[in-house]
Amino acid sequence: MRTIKAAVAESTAVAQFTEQPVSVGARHQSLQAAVTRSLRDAIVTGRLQPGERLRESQLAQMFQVSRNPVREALLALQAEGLVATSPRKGARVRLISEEEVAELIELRIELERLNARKTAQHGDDKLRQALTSLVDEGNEAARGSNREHLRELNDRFHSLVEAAAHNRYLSDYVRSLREKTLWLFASARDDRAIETWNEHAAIAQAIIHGDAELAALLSARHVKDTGDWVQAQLSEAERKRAGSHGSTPPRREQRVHRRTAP
Amino acid sequence: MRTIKAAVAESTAVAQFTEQPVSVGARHQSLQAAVTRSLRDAIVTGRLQPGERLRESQLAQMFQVSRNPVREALLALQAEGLVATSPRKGARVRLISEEEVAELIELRIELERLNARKTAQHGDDKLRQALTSLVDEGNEAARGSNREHLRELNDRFHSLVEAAAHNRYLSDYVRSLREKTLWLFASARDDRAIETWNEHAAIAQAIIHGDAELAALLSARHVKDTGDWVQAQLSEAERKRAGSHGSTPPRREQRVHRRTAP
DNA sequence: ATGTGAAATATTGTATACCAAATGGCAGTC
DNA sequence: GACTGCCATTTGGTATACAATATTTCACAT
Repeated sequence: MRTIKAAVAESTAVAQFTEQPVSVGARHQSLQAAVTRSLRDAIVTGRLQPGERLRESQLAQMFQVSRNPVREALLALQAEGLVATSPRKGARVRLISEEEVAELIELRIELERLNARKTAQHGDDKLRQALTSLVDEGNEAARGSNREHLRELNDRFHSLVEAAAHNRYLSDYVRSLREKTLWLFASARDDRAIETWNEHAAIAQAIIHGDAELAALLSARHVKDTGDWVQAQLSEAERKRAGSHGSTPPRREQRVHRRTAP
Repeated sequence: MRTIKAAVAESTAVAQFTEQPVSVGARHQSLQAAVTRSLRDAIVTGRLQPGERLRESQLAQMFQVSRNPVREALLALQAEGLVATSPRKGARVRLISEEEVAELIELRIELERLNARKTAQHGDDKLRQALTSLVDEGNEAARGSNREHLRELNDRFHSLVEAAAHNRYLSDYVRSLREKTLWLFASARDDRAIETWNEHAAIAQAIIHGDAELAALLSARHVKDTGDWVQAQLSEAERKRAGSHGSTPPRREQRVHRRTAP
């Protein structure tokens, strides 16, 4: 594995020739930021399992940095809700209960509804044009069942729509919730790429036509369907885990310290 | 000023006698947390002005701790959106534009609307009872024009309603946005305590009666009115600042480094 | 075998010292 | 006044140390 430091150095060097003239300090990506990104990626893609312990010195060694950037990265991820820490016990990848997943999706439905409505209302020609070409490209990819490409287009659709609501708080929250939904899929998120695309295309059409209420309705329904699917997957995984006794490794190395209990 | 360390030690000692039997490590409040709280308080109450620079070593000396906890506190506050940092330039108290205030309030309207609706739908007897006694106490305080007490009751009202929606993401976001709105008031937030109380009491009544739509409507309107008032205050402050040339100290010591500009 | 408790070990939270890179001013020069 | 070179400050990061806790081990009793 290439070290974080090498990656930072390289990105800095590349930036030197591609970016606008900004101060060189601003170009430099801090190790903390690099570690944060690396860890976040490992968590949302499932390489780090929920409940897994995150030891500072172990991570420091893994990334070839000192403990400070790691501590700071863990703090940042805690603020994002991806890791949970308890005092003197350290950090773990956050464990989300099914109940919490339901709450997450419930709110995401409402925020995507708002976001779609606002986007359709505020939409300008530039957005409509971008969406139109995105839809064309996506339909093409859908005909070819090009899932990889579709996944990328799905992401681009979300980025476009999020930014177009012209409300940075709403955008931030929607993105944050969406990321957490993706996290729940972990690896298996290509499966629904085509269905997802079709729903996205319908929403895009509604936005292009300025039909705010339809865009809102379709968005909410889209998230609801996605959410139902995610919850079904989770339940199934849970059932499987419960079914095969013994062979399953413990998902979280949770051991209650006897002395602390009353 | 009492040191942070003394405060931490005391809170730990007090907790020893008031809390449930948990491990002693969990009782210990980290210096990082203490510094974070202290800084957050200084920012939202306006003791630290927007745009003000936050030097690590200066803060470390002020709180009598090393730079590490301070760095981590600044990072945490950055995640909360209270401070802004640029690489190699350090942290400043975040400066919120009027445009951003409008976006903040716009989203807060929608989330408070959602929250009130959900709370009215999910409300159980315990909540109704708590709200009823809160309303009685508040009306009493309002008759006596006890602003100090009313402010506390207003805060309690929000806490009650936020928690009752049974959606931790919604609760978190609503609380976060509300805190930022309070921040904009800074010191002068007792002024509207009585009007605020009356609006809260009406919302409480709607929740008690299970009238979700009325609760939602009143909540949205309440935030809208509060927001209009905040924005008016800000505009006025802006006008005043613009009017009195020379005498006003620079609100942000922002100096563009000539060499970085094209 | 199984549980218990004390000792051994590991980890976190914090401090300190130190360094390189970058920024922010300032004095001198054109 | 605008540029230039220089220097003090500040940040981001490393390394090391250490006390307070947590976790694991392991001998021992049941």
